Amino acid sequence: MALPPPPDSHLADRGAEPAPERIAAELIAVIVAVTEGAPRVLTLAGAALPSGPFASEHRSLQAALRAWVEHQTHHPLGYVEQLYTFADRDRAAEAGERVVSVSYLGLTREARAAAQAGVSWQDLYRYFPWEDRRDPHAALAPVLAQGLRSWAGDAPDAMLRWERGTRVAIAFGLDGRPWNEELALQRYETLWEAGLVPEAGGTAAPGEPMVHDHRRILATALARLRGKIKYRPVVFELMPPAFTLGQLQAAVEALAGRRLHKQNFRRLVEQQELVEETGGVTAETRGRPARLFRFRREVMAERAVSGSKLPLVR
Amino acid sequence: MALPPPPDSHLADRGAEPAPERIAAELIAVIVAVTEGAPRVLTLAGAALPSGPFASEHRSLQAALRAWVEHQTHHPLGYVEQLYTFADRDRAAEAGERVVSVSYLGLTREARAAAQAGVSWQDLYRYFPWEDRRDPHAALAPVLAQGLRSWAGDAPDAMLRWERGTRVAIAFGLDGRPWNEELALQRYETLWEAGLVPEAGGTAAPGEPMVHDHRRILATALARLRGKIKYRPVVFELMPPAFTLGQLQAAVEALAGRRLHKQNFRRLVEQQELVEETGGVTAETRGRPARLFRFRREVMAERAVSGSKLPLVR
DNA sequence: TCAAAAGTGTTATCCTTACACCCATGT
DNA sequence: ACATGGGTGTAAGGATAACACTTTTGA
Repeated sequence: MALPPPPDSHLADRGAEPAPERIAAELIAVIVAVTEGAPRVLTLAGAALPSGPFASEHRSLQAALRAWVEHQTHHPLGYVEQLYTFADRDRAAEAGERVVSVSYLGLTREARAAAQAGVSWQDLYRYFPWEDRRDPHAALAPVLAQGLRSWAGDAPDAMLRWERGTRVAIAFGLDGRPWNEELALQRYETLWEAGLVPEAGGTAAPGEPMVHDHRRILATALARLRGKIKYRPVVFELMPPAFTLGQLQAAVEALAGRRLHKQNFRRLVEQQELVEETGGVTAETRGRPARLFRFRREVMAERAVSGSKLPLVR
Repeated sequence: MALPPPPDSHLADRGAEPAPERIAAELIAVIVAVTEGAPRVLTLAGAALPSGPFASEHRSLQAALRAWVEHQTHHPLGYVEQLYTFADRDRAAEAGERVVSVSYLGLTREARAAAQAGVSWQDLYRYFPWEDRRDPHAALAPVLAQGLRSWAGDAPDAMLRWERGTRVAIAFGLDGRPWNEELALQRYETLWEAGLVPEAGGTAAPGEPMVHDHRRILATALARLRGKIKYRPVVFELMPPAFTLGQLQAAVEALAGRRLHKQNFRRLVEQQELVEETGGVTAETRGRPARLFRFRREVMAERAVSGSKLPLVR
């Protein structure tokens, strides 16, 4: 076992290259909550994601983000996960300035406490109406399907038409294919490429646009969260200390954008021993009062793997 | 559907903050190949991962990485995935200079063609001997288990002892728990915290160290790759155009660090229609000649989800 | 009394795991 | 002949998806 070589040995390949140029670093946060069955996201005036420069007095990127968000929202940030880092040239809007942007996903609960001016929670599906399939009567997809199909059909050659056609079918669950809620990012990117979203000059797609590529980052966060929720107990970061199984299911449904099968959802939660009874019951709204549960923090370590697939209805 | 506000509206919250300071951006690449059943990684003198400054003439981070690696290795980079971005203060070794490092995982095939001086392929398990469990007689874990258990037992209070104990048990598959190959990063981090790796001043853990935190980045890559291989057909990026099912299984085993069940592995590959016969057979080494297969590129689009769990032996 | 939500029991089906076995070739 | 790797059939077990039904409350 040899000792490591001197610290700068990894510079060996830099050869005749100039000294590294300096650029600006920025943090972009997607802060998600679920309030009364609605997925919510923290925005600036409803049109941008909170972002700020990375100041080097912070210990790490994540520490900087935590400090910044908790200052903004006066609420502790439960789960934090890095999403993606980009430095695309076409993002350099401000006078040719090159920026590296590091995006994060954070989960909290919506605080009623006063936030900074301009900071507001918004319904996430305001930006992606087609992603909410909880209401079977929504039937929003057909509208988009029209535009997408004509985009696929307008491709110059047969090969490209086939590629676009299958891509659209897979992403949007057409031609008898199942809807896959995890493909939120692919769907947004396809709509962009098809020129249907306002950011790309289109008008066909519904949904509020955002500044720069913020809606794309939001789609990345949604896709990531929908994937994660299946095999990691992250929903609990969004729940109050005590909750009913119905509320828990509603939260998962809000994020997944689809209905779940009640009994199977409950069995899943039970057999994985994710929750335990508090002993209390709800001050119910309608119907029979429900028992209250709390999350068993002990399982956090255990549930590193384990698959908690979504028991979808129908 | 409102038009987006002017591009700088997201700066609203910056208020009295100073102009963003400039920092250096760096790319770090983990380039993986599998050669004759051995997982390989591209290094500089066996002790560092290839890295270089991010020059802003590139279109994007990924474009910069691709160009740089292909120049180094004279081999196209098949699959590329961003791993993680960090800017930890304690990494700023060089004179207080703050650096943002963006790490990438790339998959290729090992080229015999001459690479740059100092660039060499190394067996990945040289850095993590405990991660290779293909040989059941290896029995390397017990050595580490000793050090880990005493670390857990040395904790000041009972609570911390319990936490460390379960953490060690889960990560290293002790106390009757199953080994989980995806926990490669947790294992390295635990060994670090326990002070068993040379980077943390220890001597108990085997395996070659690397400069800075490069071994940690390598562990991140290994964990990510082991997870991905189960539900995305990325192994094929590491295979030659034609291969036998035995070679394919050997490649997966090399990355997973464990043996797979032959029949079940084959059934899985077949029923997912991942491959098709080329018609040829191998110039075999020993035993019956095997049929050659090629990857069906068509499934790339389809296999966005689909679970191809590893059919583990025993 | 009825709507609405909570909560329970049971069955069919598929996927995973595992066992046991035969085939073709070089040494 | 036998060691070595290629290749196949089939049964047991567990998780998942789906069915139908009872209970408890407020309006």
